[in-house]
Amino acid sequence: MTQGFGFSPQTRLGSGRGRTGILRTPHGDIKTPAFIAVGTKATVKAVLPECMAALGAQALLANAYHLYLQPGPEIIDEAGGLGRFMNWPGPTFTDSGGFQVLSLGVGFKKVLAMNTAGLGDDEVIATGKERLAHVDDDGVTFVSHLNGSRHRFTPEISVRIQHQLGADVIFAFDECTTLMNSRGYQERSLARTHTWATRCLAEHARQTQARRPRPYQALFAVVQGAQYEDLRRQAVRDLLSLSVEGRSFDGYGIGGALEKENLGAIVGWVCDELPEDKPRHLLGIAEPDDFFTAVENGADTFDCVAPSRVARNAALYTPDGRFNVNTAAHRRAFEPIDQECDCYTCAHYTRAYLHHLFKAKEMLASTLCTIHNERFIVRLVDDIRASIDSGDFDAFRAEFLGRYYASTGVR
RNA sequence: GGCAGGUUGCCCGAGUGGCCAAAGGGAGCAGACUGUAAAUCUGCCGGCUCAGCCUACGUUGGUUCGAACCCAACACCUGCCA
Repeated sequence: MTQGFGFSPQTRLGSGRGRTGILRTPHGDIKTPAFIAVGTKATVKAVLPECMAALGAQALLANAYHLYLQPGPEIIDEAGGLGRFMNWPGPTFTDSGGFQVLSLGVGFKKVLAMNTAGLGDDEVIATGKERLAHVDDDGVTFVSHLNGSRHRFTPEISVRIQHQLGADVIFAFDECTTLMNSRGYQERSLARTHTWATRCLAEHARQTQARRPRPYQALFAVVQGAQYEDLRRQAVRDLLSLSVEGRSFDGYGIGGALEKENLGAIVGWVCDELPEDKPRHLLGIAEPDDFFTAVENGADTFDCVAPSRVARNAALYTPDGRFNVNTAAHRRAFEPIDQECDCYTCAHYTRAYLHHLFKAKEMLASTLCTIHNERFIVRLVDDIRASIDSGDFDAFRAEFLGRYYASTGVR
């Protein structure tokens, strides 16, 4: 363990890779498996940090690219770090901006999951005309989506920014590819991501040294390799072989192109190769069935924009599936979103009211619905953790998923 | 009372002889969203026995092979002048 950071596996799930654990950070412990709520620009959109704490969120994840553009990392540094700046006393994570290489680049408004059969060994299939990001071996050039100004991210710059932001867990700068990329491109990209990981580790060591005695920030590498088992496994081995001044990565992120059907296999390959005592964060995943699959295969933490984004668009989770409250069926539904839910919204408001708020375009709709969805997802992962401890994981999964996917949504 | 302009589908609003069941918005209805360029995006949106037909652009009548579009009268509405 390093200066307030560490991971201790607790209960093992059967004889497989899954487990519960405790992730220690300078700003508090995280019981895993855990859902890390996303607050890209240093705020979970529409919700107060106090509410996030009240609904059980253990940690928040923000984004280096977005905060670099606005307000700028030096301001957050001066403010005393991300947590202080946004009034979140608990653990924080920042993503490196690697995902933006994709989302602002070739992946903009594109479906990440696509059939790659028949594709040649060329670079990219997507024809993103007005890409805002261009990758080369040294880094990425961005055009700001805010004002069109040009910026450059390299592994060193991303790590430096993330040190200024001061999150407890930071991620190595990686290239997030899509399933539209050919195998050849995936290989070249992986080599690049690996080189970048090396540079991130070195810069991390420099920053950690230079910024003493600040609280230790943990650096997680990101495992890429798309849907290819050999690439995924090799990626992990390569990352495990890296060390700078005797230090290696504090944890590992699993990212990139994932088809839902491959999720379990991919997480499994990666976790197979990883040591037990390092935490594994699965990036950007939050559908109920995905949690079970990923946890079973060894993932410890998750982050995802889905609960909040979807809530702002009127989609709500219930034990009986997801539905949209803005549909006419809820105009007179004077009942909570979910009778069984213990969230603030369900305790005080009806579907009819939320329906009205959406129709009236009132921003409280976003707030109340985000509270519910975040609570639902946080609790689901909490329940999964509890089921591992009690030995009821399989039963809980069968019960939960059976009910969740039984109906098509509206009940 | 005079002069001028206007009346289009639930609402606003383009269209000025055939390519018009009629652009665009909005509303309505439904759907999507997985490391947030997302309070965003997509589809539907007159009716029917639906590759066709019917009903529709203030009302009535006319011109024309053919009219939301041209002409006449009428009815409302809006500006300006008295």
